[in-house]
Amino acid sequence: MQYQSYPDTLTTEQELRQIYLFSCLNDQQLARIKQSVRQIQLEDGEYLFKQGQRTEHFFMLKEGHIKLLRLSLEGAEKVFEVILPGQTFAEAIIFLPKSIYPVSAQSINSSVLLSFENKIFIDILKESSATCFQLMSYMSQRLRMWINEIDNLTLQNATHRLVNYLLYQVPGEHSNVYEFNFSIPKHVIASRLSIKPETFSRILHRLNREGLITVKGRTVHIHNVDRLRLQTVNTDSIIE
Amino acid sequence: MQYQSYPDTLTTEQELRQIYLFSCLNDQQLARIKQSVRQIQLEDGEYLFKQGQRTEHFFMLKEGHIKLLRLSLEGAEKVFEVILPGQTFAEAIIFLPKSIYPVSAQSINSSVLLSFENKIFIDILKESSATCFQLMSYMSQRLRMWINEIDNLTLQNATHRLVNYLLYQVPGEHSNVYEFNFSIPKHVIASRLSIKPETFSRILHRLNREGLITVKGRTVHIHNVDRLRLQTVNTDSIIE
DNA sequence: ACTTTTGTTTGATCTTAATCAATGACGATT
DNA sequence: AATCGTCATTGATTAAGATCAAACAAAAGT
Repeated sequence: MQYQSYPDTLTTEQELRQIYLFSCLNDQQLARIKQSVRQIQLEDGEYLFKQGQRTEHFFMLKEGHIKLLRLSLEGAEKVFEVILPGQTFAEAIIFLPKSIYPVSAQSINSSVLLSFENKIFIDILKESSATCFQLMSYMSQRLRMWINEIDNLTLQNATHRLVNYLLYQVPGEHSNVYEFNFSIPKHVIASRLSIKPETFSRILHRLNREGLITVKGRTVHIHNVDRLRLQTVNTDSIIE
Repeated sequence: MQYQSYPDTLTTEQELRQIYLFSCLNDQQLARIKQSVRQIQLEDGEYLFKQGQRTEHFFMLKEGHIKLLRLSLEGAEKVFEVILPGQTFAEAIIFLPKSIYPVSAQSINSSVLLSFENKIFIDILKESSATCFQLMSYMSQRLRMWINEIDNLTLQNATHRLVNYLLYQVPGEHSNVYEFNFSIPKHVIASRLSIKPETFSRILHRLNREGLITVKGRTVHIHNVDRLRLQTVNTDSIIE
């Protein structure tokens, strides 16, 4: 893990301002954040933190990918989430005094992050009701996300989860063909979806055979987004 | 669903003060809450709200049990959580404007609840940084809870989940024998643990055969808590 | 270019828990 | 006490996905 002091340029301010959680801060508050910022470089496979460690920082990913995971006693790995560039993470679990990270964070490829001190951010939260509300609404969304996640795991089967994942990659406007690349290895996506790599591969194969998609390496070509959508359920917003 | 106006007695204030989220409010703020409180009576099986409905209230359960659930398209029911007396619920999802309940809430047995208006509580949150922090720390805990839930679903098997549930019923100090009653039907617990009733029954039977527990009706007798603990993993606080 | 490592696919087999079906137990109602 | 409905248990069978094993492909190191 390579720490770098953070260059004091105009771009700095702009970069911090773009972060959702900091968008309501005044100049003085932002200056305090800025002063505690450190930039971190991670190699492929390197850990940022491990489950059970004290939480003293939260992070914003600038480049690369971070997977949040847990290991079972038998050594099985479950990926809970894959962080993409632009996202902040580990900021929602800082409220229990002496709290610990509930998951480990490991770099996929090499990554660049900014790290922020919890203590300083909490002090600012005490002054900024607007920022409290931003954080609360963010936490709200995440609570909802986990509920959908459990829905997927318990009421949906492996194919549904995988199709859901594929559809999640498609921007809203497309309804016909769409092509994208997996930005991370397939076995990581598989673990994220709680599917074994072998099963993951077989499901893709079957969707191919059914004429819904074509997969070549990391490239996925969806022949008809709407038809693929028929394979799943919109898990949110069901009345009755 | 039977609405009742809320009696204006001294007990009222005390009852509201005991609610964790209201413990930091001043008299004037509590009075505003009090004015919007309604008491609700639910029959066995009656719904308090359904998934997809607009969230305008949150609740505190006084008596009975409430299950939070989702239905799959095929009609399968998944219980996400069982609310016990004293708990507040549906308060963490009110921050998205025009937000909707992510689950349905149905009464087990008959229940008595207090309902509070989101709008009024949000106004108070804007004034009370302390209450914001209470809510945020509450949401933090719940986020962690869902992560543990997914750990249980993906890294643990049905027996582990059931043993975890049994151990969760045991207050900390006991390490030898302990006896308790299931307060809700077994099939609800089964769904809560994502296990079919048949499998649930078979696992209890097996634990019995292994000399770990004795089950008679709703009564569970654990012969040796520590020995039962060996069957599982403490999912939280694992470093390395 | 060749070797090694890592990741992916394919086939055969196994395991866990679900499903299907029937019976039994219990509580509530009459 | 008899009946009904709900809930729980038990047995037989099935199915989804995991595991094991091997081949294959692609990337990385030498």
